[in-house]
Amino acid sequence: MATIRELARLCGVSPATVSRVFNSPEVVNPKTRELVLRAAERIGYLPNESARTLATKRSFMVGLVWDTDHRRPGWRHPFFQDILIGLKTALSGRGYHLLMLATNDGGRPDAHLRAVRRHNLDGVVLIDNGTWDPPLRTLAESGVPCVSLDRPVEGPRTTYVTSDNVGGAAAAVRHLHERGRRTIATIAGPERTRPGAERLQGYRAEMARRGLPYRPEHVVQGDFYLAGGYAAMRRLLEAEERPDAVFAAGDEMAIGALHAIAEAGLKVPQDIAVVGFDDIEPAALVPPGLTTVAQDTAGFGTAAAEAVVTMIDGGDPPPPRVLPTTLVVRGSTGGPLRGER
Amino acid sequence: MATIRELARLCGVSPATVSRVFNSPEVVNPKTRELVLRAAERIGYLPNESARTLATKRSFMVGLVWDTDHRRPGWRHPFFQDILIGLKTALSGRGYHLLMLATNDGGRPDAHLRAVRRHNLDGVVLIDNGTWDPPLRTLAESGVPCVSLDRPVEGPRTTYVTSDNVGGAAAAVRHLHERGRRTIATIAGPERTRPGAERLQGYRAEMARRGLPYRPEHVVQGDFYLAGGYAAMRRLLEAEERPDAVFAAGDEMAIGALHAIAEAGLKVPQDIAVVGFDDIEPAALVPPGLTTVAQDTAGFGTAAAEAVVTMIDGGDPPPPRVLPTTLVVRGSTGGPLRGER
DNA sequence: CTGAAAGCGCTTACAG
DNA sequence: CTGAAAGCGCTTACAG
Repeated sequence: MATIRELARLCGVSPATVSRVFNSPEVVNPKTRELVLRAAERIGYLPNESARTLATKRSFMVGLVWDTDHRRPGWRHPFFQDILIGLKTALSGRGYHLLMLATNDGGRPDAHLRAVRRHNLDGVVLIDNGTWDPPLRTLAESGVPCVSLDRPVEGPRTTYVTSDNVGGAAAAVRHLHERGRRTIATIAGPERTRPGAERLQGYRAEMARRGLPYRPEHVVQGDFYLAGGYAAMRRLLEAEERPDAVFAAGDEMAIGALHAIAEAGLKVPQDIAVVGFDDIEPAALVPPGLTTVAQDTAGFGTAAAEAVVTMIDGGDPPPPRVLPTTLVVRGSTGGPLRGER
Repeated sequence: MATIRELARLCGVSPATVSRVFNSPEVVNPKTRELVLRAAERIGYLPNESARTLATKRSFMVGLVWDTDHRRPGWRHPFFQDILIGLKTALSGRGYHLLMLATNDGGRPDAHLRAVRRHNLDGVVLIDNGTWDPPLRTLAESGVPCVSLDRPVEGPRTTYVTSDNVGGAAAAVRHLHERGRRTIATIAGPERTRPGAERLQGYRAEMARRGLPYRPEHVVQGDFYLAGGYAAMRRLLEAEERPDAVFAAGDEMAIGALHAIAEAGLKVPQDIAVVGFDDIEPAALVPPGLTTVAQDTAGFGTAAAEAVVTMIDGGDPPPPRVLPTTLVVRGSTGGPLRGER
């Protein structure tokens, strides 16, 4: 591994000049610059990032805090993989790498912050893990640039990106209503989760807007999982007035509902139309195809990268970013009409 | 941010001693050690990893090469997320962080290796992306500890971990045969992919072992995706002798087959039993539940971490690790019998 | 068991 | 436009 000193000697210049060739090329004589660049290529010179970080206090690395601890080993964000692709791509386009933070610093309340400091991380992206424990809070309040996904954060240099849950839920209700459904029930997510609360809010708002009556017996709580959706649907089927449509605040719950409906000998969409939320992979694979509200998964990563880099570059925290959702119409509401997606 | 020098002065010892407290504690006087540790905690001293890496040439970081380039933005390993969890957990248990490598170093053939050198990465994990391009080859041949997932590698300090595809496919055939099926077709994956070839091999071996005739018309090529499975199943349904069972080398293909079967007015499992491979999320969600061969997803990550750390520690490359698979019986083959999983 | 010293490979005012 | 020098914060033979 050649060093800057060897490269400098080879070119008959000082290490300082070589350094400038890589860091502020515009300041060095074009001829010298070319000379150095060519020699660097020839001997395979590569700047040592540790030395650079030590000297500059910048690592060009962004930390990713994605909590999968012992208590919740199976926890998964519905489209973690897409977010990660978007994040990685956008970040590397801006010259940053992504460091996955291990979260086992003895369970200390400042675990994440310690990792950030040790490695001189320039910023951090947090993927919502449903809780908001001290390590996250400590990090957010530390002044390290910090962008959170799917949940608000408070701190001097923080912001977040989320989906338009309210609008997405409203679009689901609108779609059902436009397809002629009049008794639209909902299987809600847990109210303490932000998406759960917001999607319920969107449902209620749109129902009201369209003059559809709000019936408490048509609002059932689920847990975002299959079994919860199934159980909730069974309760809906026992309601005094059977709904002719259901908006489930998550695809797994929607698929659970599909099972309950089939079990009751009813047909989707003829007897009951169903709309989910998230557009997870199974949505397209489950018969008759689940109409659902898709989030802009890659956009999450890109938006997060943009926001964190803005703050790293000294900019003010950008306002929270709310990404638009898209209704994907499939068989569970009768399939796309001409011209529809 | 306190430095080792300040901490040393505070304790009335030399920086060398403080360094030893953190790096070879057994060599320093217990009293001094305690003193330093306590003071470190009090002033919040954190060793600077860049400085440490610069001095030692070890970063305690492992690179993750997971290619999602422009040509294949949507490419996904079936259980990327599980692998990542296992990898991260196992690695951080051993004191390593995971650096996601950006792969845009101008498309150079040594792109990955350059990143490894710049960052002094101690080792690398490669997730198979279906191709084996120069950047991967260059890396594997460089002498950097390197473990690959789901595909063999050649290089001085390399090894790989994979699933028992042959055994898993054989188990699928055995299961179908034991459930009374006699005409067992297969929807194979592309032969050029390793899992594709191995699963086909397992199918043929087990068919032969059980004295079941090999019929070319019952071996149809798929592409691991839904549409391919659907098309393949349609061809199987037109075969002279209609199969009473199908082993699909991937779950998406199996689900595609389910659709084709339903469309033909046939019942699963009554008319045709179906087994898939991978146990992706939809397998459990698609009616009537897809029997499938599950891989040890978390084990992948753990095994990879073990292997790479072994090599980092100077050990010889461990032999390739072949992880056992598990048959998960669901409705598409009649569901579990008593005592079965 | 401990310290002084040199070194890891870069960057960046400062001076010219 | 360029160089000499100091400094970033650690580690590690070497000597005691």
